[in-house]
This record gives sequence, C-alpha cells and structure tokens, in this order.
Amino acid sequence: MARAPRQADIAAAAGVSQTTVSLVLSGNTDGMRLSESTRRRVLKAAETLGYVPDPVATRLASARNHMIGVYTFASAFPTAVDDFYYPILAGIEEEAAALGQDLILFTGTGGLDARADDKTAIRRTRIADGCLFFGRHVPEEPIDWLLGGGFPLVYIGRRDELDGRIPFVGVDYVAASAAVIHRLVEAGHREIRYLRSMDDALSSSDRERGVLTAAESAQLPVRRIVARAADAEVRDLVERWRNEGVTAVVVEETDTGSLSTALLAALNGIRVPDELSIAVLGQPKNHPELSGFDVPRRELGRRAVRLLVNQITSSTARPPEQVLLDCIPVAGSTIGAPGW
Amino acid sequence: MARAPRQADIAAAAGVSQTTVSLVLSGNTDGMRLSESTRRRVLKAAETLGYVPDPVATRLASARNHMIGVYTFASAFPTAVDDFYYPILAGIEEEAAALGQDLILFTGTGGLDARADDKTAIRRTRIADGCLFFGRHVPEEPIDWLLGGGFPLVYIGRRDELDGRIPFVGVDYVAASAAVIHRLVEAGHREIRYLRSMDDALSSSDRERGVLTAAESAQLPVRRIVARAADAEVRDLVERWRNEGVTAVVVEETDTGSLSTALLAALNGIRVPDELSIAVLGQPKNHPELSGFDVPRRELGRRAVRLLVNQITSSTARPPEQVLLDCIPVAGSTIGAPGW
DNA sequence: CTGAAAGCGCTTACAG
DNA sequence: CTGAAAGCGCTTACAG
Repeated sequence: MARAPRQADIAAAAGVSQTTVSLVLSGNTDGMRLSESTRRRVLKAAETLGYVPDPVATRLASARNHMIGVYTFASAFPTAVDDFYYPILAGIEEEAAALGQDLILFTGTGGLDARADDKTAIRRTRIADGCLFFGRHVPEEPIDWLLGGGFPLVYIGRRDELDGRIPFVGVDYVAASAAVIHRLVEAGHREIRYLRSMDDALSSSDRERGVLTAAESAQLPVRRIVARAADAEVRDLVERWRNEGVTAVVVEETDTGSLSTALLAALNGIRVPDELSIAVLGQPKNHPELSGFDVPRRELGRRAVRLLVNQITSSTARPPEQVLLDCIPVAGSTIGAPGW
Repeated sequence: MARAPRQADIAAAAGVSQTTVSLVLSGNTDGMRLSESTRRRVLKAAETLGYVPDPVATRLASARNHMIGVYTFASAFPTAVDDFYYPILAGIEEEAAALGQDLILFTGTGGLDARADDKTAIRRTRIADGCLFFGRHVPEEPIDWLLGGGFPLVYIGRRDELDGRIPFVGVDYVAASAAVIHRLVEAGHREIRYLRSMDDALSSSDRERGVLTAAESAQLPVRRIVARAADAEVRDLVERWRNEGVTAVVVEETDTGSLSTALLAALNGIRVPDELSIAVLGQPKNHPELSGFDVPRRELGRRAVRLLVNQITSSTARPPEQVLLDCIPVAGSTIGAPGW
C-alpha cells in the first residue's frame, strides 16, 4: 500500500492545479466561483484515491486543525481521585465529539510535579487550535505567554490570576456553600463548625467565603466557625466539638475526599442526624445520603469545550469569558433538628 | 507580547544560518561537527529569546512529534463502563508520560456508532507517530490501510483479523477461565454452568474456550455447560439450574458488568457458597468477595504504549508483536464445596 | 565546520 | 473561472 495521497495526486488525477484542489476541498470560495464540472471531477478523484487531508500541514498553513488540547498539571487520570476528574473528562470528550474536535492530552515529559514549570510542555499545546487547562494553580509565565500570543485557552475552575484575563468555567462554591449554611440555620442550628482542608486552592477559599458570609448574615458566632485540619486531627476536633455542644458539622469535600472520609470515621458512636447534623460541601463517592450539593462536573467539561471552541471560531477578540456554574443541592438525610 | 520566536530569529541573533540553528537545537550531528563556540552562541540566543520549537512544523518536516494517538470505537470515557476503561486509560497515560509522549484522543466526528466505518476519522490518526486502538471489532479496511502504509499501531485486546498482522496486547482469558473451572472441579463440583453474554467478541469466546477446554479435561458434561443469556433471562435460568442440581455457576464479566449484576440479583434467597458456588470471569465493581480473576487493565494500557513506542522508534520492520498478559487470580469467598 | 536549497502538504493572496 | 507563487517553521541531503 502506497503513501497517503495528497492534494497534488488529486490534482494530477483530475487534471487541475493543486490550488484548485485545495479550493474545492476546503470550500473556501471567497467570492470566487469554481465550475461545477471541475468541482465534481476533483471530488471524485479525491474519493477514489481515499484522500484525507494531512492535519499537520493544515494546521501549519492555516492555524486550524480541529483539535483542542487538554492540559492537566497532574495526571489526567489520577488513580486517587477517579470519581473527581472522570466526569469532567467525560463531559469534555462528549462535547468535543459533538463539535467535531479531536482531543490532545498533553501529558508532560517529566515527573508529575515537574510539570507546573515545564514551559516547553505548556507551549507545546500550541499544536492544537486551543487548549483546556486544569489544575489548582496557574503557572503564570507560560499562560501569560499563550494569552499574549492570542492562543485560545479556557481554564477549568475559577481563576483570579493575571488580572482576571484568564477565561474559565468554574463552580459557584460561594453560593452553594452559603445555601448549605442557610439550610442548617433554618433547621435551627446555631452551633455550627466548618471543617476545611489545609490546602489554599480557590475552590477551598470560595467555600469558606460562602460559609462565612452565610454565617454572618445569620448572626452566628463567626469567629469560631472555621477549622482547618489535617485528616489525622479530625477525630480530636469532633471530640472537642461534642463537648462544646456543637450541633452541626459542615465539611469540605476535596478532590481526594479524604477529609469527609476522616470525618465520617471520627463519628463512630454518634448518631446522625439525631445527635449531630452533617453536611458536605460537595458530594463524596458512594454517600448519597449525605446532605450538601453536587458539583456539575460533566457540565463543567462540556461548557469549557464550548467556550473554547467559541473562542477559536470567533474572529473578534473579546474580553475573557468567565462562567460560574451553579451546584445542585442534595437534600440527603443527614441534616435534622439540633440534637442533644 | 510578540509572535513566538523561530529558528530564523535565533539565527539572526547568533549570526549564523537557520540551518545551523536547526542542527544545534536538534542535536542531529550525523558525522558533522559544530564548533563549540557556535553551538554556545546559538543555545544562548535560543534561551534569551525563549525559543520553543513549533511542534507542527517539526512534525511536518520530520514525521516524528512524540504524540501517540488513542482511537476508541466508542466514547473514550463511557459513562456506563467507567471502571472498565478507566484503568486502561490511566495505564496508557502513565506510560506515555514516562516515555515523553503526548496523547491524542481521536473522538470522531459523527455519532458514536457511526465511528466504526468513519474512514476519515481513522486515517486522521496519522497525525500522531502511531496509534492505540480499542474496540470490540476491527474495521478492516482502514486498519489494513494504516498497516500497509507502515503506520505503527497496537490494538488493545487480542485480535485475529487480517491474517494475524495486527499487533496487540491482550489478555489470556483462555488460561484464566480454565483456571477458574479447575478450581471448581478441585473443590468437588461436577454440575457447573457457564453463563455468557450474547455478544460475540473475542474476549467472550476466549473465555468460553477456556471454560470448555477445562471442562473437557475434567470430563465434565460439556454439552450443557454453556448458556448464552440476555440479562432478563438470568432469573429463569438460575431457577431451572437450581432444579437440575447445579452446584456452581460461572459468569462472564462484560464491560458493562450487567450480566454478573443480573446473576447476583437472581440469587435472592440462595446462600453463597453454602448452597451455590459463584465465580466470575473478571472482577465486577465493588464485589471483592467474588471469586474469579482480575484483568490487569492498567498494565494492559502501559504495555500497549511500550509496544507502540518500540514500534515507532525501531527502524527495522519486524513481525507484528502480539502479547498476552496473565490475569490475577482472585480467591474471593464465593467458591465452596458443592451444596445441597 | 557552515550555508543555500529543496521539501514536508497544505492555504492564501495575487495574477491572469 | 483557474494557476503560479509564496509562505507556514521546521529537517535533511548536498555543497562548499
């Protein structure tokens, strides 16, 4: 079997110039008309030869190849957090397929942590028409470089770096978290504690902000509401809270879910929600009974793709689009009236 | 921010030709020597200008871009079968990253089922240095076309199409399935039934072959051992088998896991393994207690990547490598002595 | 030791 | 209505 046919082969077969073949095949007839007969001959020759345009050459010549990149600053398929990322990736793939875009997963060359400042890896994303970025932090220099070059990109997750010039699709954790606190307050709780991770990601501080805002507006004792803790400290905390007469604990759900797991493990003996109400800011795996909210992860992926493709196809430079998606409240059964 | 610097810019800055820049940067010094001073000047200029090679141009000129494709004949992130594909993809990504390869996910343009004969989509894979293929069947024409063109590809899963010319990394379902039957026989079972899906994939018939071979060598009544069934029919089957004095049921685990789920659901009332022993040819989600075997899915992905990269980097044309991986036996607790 | 030239397969002005 | 030419940013013979 021979080498893949190119436009020149079709041109020879159809007795026209390579330019004409390109014109016919790309459908770029800006003002120019091609005779119907030429057109048909070219198309037939292309069909016969089994022509497929070389996407690399296309991209080099025209800066469009219908491929969008996905760049994650850690493994795209991390073992520990399957359920966290998988729906996002599924959403990305779904929408990409719907829009006729292939996906390039940039896996980076070095070890996992070396990736952040792997400038080369990030710049490599330019082989695609545009790129989706994932990750808790933004490597400002290379992203700035891409942005400055007019390269279309969209972050997954809210970002406030680079003076708000980064387009993103994020999640409105502030509103969703506030709603959970309000629900507890309405159920009569006053002694509430919020357990968050040590991590300083925006998704963490947004949740905390929502919690604090809601607590303030309900005139709760805001001072003591937030507790930062590593997993190992949770047991002691719960013990202490119990003695303080706390009636509800709200916990942050992180990508690994280890904090909520630690909380549930520390609960042994305590009846939920009779003695203690529990709410989770996010939805842990295999715990549909937990009250809290669901993160629209699949939609996050889908929406990000749409934003990116819009950016790629729109000719005019627009201000960076920044979208926040609403979470889905989960009623669950772990919020009750204040106990003991 | 200006346009990305290219080799010509470095050449100007360093006072050499663009060719020299290419030579220095690529390290392609076949027999030719470059003066150390030139070399240093070029590297410094490249560093200063923040040069990053354009991967598109590199690929067009050299036919190597350190990207490997992943082509699935269905969604790469199918919702229904998360746990089935995810480990394979995770393995692929892991190994690709280790070998410095980016991944291109070809998502196809049309609907999901239109993909198989989407010749264009398959040919598009040629943008990568090579491609991994997934899927229950082989679209022979385009695969033959790729193979004939010397395009490196590796299938995930055993394949026997195209006269054995398709390189693959598969799973030795025959041996693993036979081992399960042997285990039952050793436990004293004679009345065994094997429940398989209606699907005719090779992974199904391999399992059946293993079951039959083992049954024959144990001189079981092979005639009646295999039952093909849709999920809905399982309940009636189990009922009948119960009346026939069957003491062990072996079930195929498919990608969706629906058959084993149906079997477990049909079991209500029957005590396992006291009354009935159960074994699964594969490992259903969330059922570590089931006896059977684990498919080395992560390793499947990893190994496939290694095979592919070997193929890409080896200069000599070799016969297609076909690898079968062993499964991991799962002892479980659902096999006992024959009941009733 | 280094450079001028051709070529990878396309697209896009620009001429006719 | 169609073609010759230049160019996208590289690599790779081939000369010097």
